[in-house]
Amino acid sequence: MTLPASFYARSAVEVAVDLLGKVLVRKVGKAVCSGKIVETEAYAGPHDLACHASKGRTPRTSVMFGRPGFAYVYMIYGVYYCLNAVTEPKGFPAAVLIRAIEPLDGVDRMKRNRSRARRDIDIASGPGKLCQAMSVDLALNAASLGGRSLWIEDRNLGPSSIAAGPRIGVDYAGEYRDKPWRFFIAHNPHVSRHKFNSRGTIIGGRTSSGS
DNA sequence: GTCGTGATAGCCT
DNA sequence: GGCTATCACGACG
Repeated sequence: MTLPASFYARSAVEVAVDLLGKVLVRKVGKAVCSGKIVETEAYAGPHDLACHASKGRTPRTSVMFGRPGFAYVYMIYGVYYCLNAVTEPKGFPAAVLIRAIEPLDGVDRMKRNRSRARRDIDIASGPGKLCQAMSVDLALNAASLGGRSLWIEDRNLGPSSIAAGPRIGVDYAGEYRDKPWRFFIAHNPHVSRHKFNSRGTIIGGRTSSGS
């Protein structure tokens, strides 16, 4: 049910693709919120100039250098949080940014956490929105993705086709700027509403029985 | 619908 | 001191 650590002990690009369709679950007290992962980005390692770890190991990025299957949470623009899954074996810093989910359980609660969200597709269609909806903050940095308050389940949620495109907001990353390492479920309305959405190309599909 | 901009704080040079 | 893996809002039309 819950994805094992071995699932994450692979390249960030592989994990980013395979996380699409999986279910992110967050438990606060007795309340459970969940959603199908519909958009991810891979940050491939120290050579990837868009990856935070490319600037070396710092207190902030140290989680990425640790074991796979743990959460790397950081604050962005002084306002929002972003949730990542650490990938690759221990010692190789890489991660997958979880950018958007399609809400499944606890929709009312997530909507309350996102008072500005008028429609369901505004609840978690972006990395900052997702963390607001699911009450993810720095307290979850370095937490296991197979833990009691946060985990990712392998569920069969039907067939989908997968698209890839350039990552968002990494214009500074030189030759890595245009790497097509943003992945999303094609035509899913819960993908972040971004002008780059049109720049995706279908790279494959997945059946309901898994990858 | 699209476009431009301000908020805001921790990180790194 | 400059930058940032974002979001919401107001000004358009």
